[in-house]
Amino acid sequence: MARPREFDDTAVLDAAIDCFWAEGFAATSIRDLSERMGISGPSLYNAFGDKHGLFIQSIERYLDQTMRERIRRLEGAMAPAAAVRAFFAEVVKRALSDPERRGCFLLNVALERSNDPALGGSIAGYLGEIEAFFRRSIAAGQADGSIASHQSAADLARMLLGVILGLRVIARVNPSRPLIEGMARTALAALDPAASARRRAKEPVWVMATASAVIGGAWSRRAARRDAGRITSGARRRPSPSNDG
Amino acid sequence: MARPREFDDTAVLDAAIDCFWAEGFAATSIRDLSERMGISGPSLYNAFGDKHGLFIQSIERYLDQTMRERIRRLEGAMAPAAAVRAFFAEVVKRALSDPERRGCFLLNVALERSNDPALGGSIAGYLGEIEAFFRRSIAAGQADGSIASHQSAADLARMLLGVILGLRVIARVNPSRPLIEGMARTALAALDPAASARRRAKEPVWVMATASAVIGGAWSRRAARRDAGRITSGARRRPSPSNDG
DNA sequence: CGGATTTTAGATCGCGCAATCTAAAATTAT
DNA sequence: ATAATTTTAGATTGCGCGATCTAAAATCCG
Repeated sequence: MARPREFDDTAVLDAAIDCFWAEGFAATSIRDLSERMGISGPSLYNAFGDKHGLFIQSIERYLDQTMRERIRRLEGAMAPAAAVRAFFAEVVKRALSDPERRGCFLLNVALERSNDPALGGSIAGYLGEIEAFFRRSIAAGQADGSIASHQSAADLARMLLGVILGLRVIARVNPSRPLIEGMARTALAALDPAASARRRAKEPVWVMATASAVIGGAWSRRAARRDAGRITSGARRRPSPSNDG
Repeated sequence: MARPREFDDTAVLDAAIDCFWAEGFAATSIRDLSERMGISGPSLYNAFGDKHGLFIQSIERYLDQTMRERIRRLEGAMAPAAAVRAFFAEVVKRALSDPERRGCFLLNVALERSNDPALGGSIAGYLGEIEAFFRRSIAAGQADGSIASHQSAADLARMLLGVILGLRVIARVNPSRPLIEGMARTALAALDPAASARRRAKEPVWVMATASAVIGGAWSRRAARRDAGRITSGARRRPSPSNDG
């Protein structure tokens, strides 16, 4: 060793994550990174190789600090069904409190860099970690009766993975609470063990507290008739989309 | 009028869609567009204003030719429940036959350009058109009994919108047939009116033919025990994601 | 101290980009 | 014909980019 670093590696990595998260890989310039990270261009190259190397290391850090951290924390402390619902509740909360519309970093990376040879198939693996968490938890919940067994744990996990990702996509362009919460609530209803998916009162209180944001109220018969009326009258008109608020 | 155009506007627009679809807006250069469209740079600027104007017109054409066309075609010719299932079947088929991994153009645009002032909130509106198609169809299906009424048409539509989008995200990085079909099948199971979601034999034959790709086989009790075993043994180990093939 | 090694930062390089200039070619209207 | 108008394309412009060069500053080892 000779002259020591004047910056903390993980601190500047967090700054790089901020840049890549907000702007994407291509739209983030070395000058952007240099300014936000508080180090000069050559220091950046000396420490991380090049822009792409910095990007890869940013992704790795994000995964460990955010996605895997969440899975570890919830899976280690909660019953299986509660862990899955809490995971959804956290993602819904994040999606609805994102004024800068940055979305999910992993999702942004997945779409912008799906053909990045350095990422290869590893993005699929990262999403697979979420799916695997769902599958483990659902299988355990089915074993103890807290999750319905009408469908396989594998299929339920696949469906929940789809909803989680779709949820973050939509929240990026339309962060409407009824839309996002309705989406999550309806997907999670597939886990309900009771034949009637509408009564969930027998669950532990702390589940309600943690996941209450995504559970919401019961659907009424009045609403059913209103929805049906929308189409039976004025059949097949030009779509006038509802943006859910 | 004086000298006439030497090219067909819609034909070159289709070529532009190809470019933007494959590479995104930022990564597509005027030279790329000029070459693929078969016209020179100044002709492009003369006809479409600038790169961004061409992009906007490409999106409009894509929506009319692809997304809205599909909704019109299915909603006009099928029973409500069948239209929704056929919509999923078509999207699944597209997602699984995409060797270049281009994904869904609208979805790519939504994520890359979510803050584009010219697109404004209109992307939310485009996704809302899909949601509205789902909602209309589901409400009609609930009215005639072909779709379950346990959850509101609005919520079911929201959930299906999430799955459709999540499906295309995952297919982009992991186009695995079991994964994508399992995801779609499980989401669509929420529409099943019967208490037992596993028997669907009473549906019209043509529904099975159109949507068979996403329906698949019934889940077995053997698989249930296998899935449960995965977690009850070796509890809480480091995620070893399954990429579903 | 003094030689070796690493980090730092200003300046700079070549490149590809979106967009435009200039002017020739093709058409309609008179 | 000829004037007016639009489309066409080669050449070019200014800019921001990723990356590097040069050399000074800071530390460790003997």
